[in-house]
Amino acid sequence: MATISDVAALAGVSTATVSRALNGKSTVDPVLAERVARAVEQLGYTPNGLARSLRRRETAVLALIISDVENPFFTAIARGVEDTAQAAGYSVMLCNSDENTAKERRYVEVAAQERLAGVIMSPTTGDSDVRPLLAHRTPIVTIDRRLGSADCDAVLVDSRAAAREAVEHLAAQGYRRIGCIAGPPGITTADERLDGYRDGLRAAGRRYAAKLVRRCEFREAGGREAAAQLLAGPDRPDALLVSSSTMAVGVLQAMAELGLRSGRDVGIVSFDEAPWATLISPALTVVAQPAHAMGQLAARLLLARIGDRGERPAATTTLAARLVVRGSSTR
Amino acid sequence: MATISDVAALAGVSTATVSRALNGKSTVDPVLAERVARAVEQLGYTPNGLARSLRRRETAVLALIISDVENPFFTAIARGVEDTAQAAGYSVMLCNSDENTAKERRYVEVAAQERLAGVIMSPTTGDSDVRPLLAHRTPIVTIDRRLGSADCDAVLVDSRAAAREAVEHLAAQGYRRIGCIAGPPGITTADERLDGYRDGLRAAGRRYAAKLVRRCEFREAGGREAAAQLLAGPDRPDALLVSSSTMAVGVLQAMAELGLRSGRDVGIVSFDEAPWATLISPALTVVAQPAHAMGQLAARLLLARIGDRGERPAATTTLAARLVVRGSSTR
DNA sequence: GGTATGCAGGAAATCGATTACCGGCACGCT
DNA sequence: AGCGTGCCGGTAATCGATTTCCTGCATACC
Repeated sequence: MATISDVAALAGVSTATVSRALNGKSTVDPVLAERVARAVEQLGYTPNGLARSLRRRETAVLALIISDVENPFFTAIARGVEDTAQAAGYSVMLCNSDENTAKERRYVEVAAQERLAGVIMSPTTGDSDVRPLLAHRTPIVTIDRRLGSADCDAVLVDSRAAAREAVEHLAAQGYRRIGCIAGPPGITTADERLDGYRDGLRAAGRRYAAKLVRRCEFREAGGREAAAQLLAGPDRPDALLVSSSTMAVGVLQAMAELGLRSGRDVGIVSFDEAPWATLISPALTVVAQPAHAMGQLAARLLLARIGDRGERPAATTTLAARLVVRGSSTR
Repeated sequence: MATISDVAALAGVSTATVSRALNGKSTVDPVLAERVARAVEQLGYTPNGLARSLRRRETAVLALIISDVENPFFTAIARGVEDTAQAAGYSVMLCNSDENTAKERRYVEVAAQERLAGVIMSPTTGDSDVRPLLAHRTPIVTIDRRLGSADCDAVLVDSRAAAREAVEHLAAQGYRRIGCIAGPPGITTADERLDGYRDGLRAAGRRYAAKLVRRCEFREAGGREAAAQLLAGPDRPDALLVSSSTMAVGVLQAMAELGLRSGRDVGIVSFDEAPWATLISPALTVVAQPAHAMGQLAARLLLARIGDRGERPAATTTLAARLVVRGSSTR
């Protein structure tokens, strides 16, 4: 492979001049610049990004650490991040932590080692270990979930209020035994949605009953099992608040197997908008989160931090979710 | 940040010894190794991956260039790639080309500049420009689509045969005017599925009619518009082969608006399995592609190429798709 | 004409690791 | 005892760029 020295030799100038010509930092005699350009062309020279980053002590790559690349909510975030990062000349390394603390930890280490410019993450637990990043003063923005172990910018959704609103809606529709399928303990959104669920019950004058609640992974299989258990029992819930669209798929499958129809038999509200929400019958009522906007915002915040190296205090931005009422939550 | 020299100084040894101790390449006196370990611990030292990669002339990062992170087919691929890459100690840089030649080109350049270990891509066009990668002898594996402009490993699905089978199935079910919603010209899978559609018509003794075919982007909006056009006309198709699940969402929306029921009014077969396929009524007949396995295989092939630097000739692996018949294609 | 000023471009240091090479020491063999 | 062998670890070269520092030349001003 051609190096900058090869280019310099062919153009009959020093490497310093080649570098200056290519980066346009300082003025270079047009004649020399032209010779350099020709040499670059002729050799098919591509600058070595590693050498550049090493010297400059900076890279143009961000990491995005999420827990499930197959979850549309996270891919919408990824899309938002990628869009704004790309527009600013940054690339994105997408890391799938799989809700696994060890994998997450490994990615945090990689991000630190590769001296990535910044990290956007939705932490697996509130106290995920990000010390390697802190040691390098790598900016971090958390998205969707909080991080208790470090003080950094966060882009969140007011899950608690949204869950409460959803439950109040179900109660207003006349559902009496409202259950909840929540995510695993320790994940901040899972806990907050459960809190919101209780808020909603209280506001509607209903009593909280542990047997109407199940906690499981944010996955189809988890939702399916949880719903099967809840709906098979003798005094089954007549409505469910489901914490993600991936779970909702499982819940709806379980209902189909039991011959239960959403809306009429069991009112359903699920977090996350989904493309298929209006294709099923009745259509699915959802708590729509602004995932794409969250990704864009997180990326903008991160880029700002990368830019100003400054000591602005960490800020938390909380966006509102929107309850979209459809047939699955009305009788 | 602590560097290897700091560690060396604190441990009272040379940087060479620190490097050897950390990489275990050659034997180091256990006493010194212990001192090094302690110094590393004390300083919170993280090796600089850039410096290492520069010197070793290799990185442990792969690029995955796909056209739509929000398309479940591609995320399933991404998942497969990530799983096997991660198991082999590699990280994955996910690049969203958005079916945009310029963005794709930019990512190819970044991959070349950053000296990534290898690239897995589903090219936007058959003649996407990958010269920067070839110049560095960076291994490439294409996935889902072929690349005409370079000779490299490919992991494909026999789209043509699958499309043919789908059309024959529709014909066997008694559908008479079978239409097709195909992807944009130039994308190899789009063209192949259209070819397979014609094969199927021929095998079933039907005549090909251009007015039963629409080509559009692999997106919801494209499918919706195409379906609206096809189904609004006077002699509308009574069945459709749809080239992706993202398009299918749009198609089904258009049908709902027109008051058409799938199966009874219009037989539908769509490419790509989807979690919601069985939630709608009637359930959606699909051509299931082994996306996750494709990703795993592509990653394995790429890692093998990275390993043996050798000149094995490029190989194309073609996997079969599976027609999963459900209610949307039976009367 | 002499000195100050500015600017372009080259030589060499630098980023932070890995590794080729070499010196020194211990051990074994004759 | 003398010499060869092997191992351990230090010195310094190296990866390929950027950037500092400095030299030399041209222009300007007194």
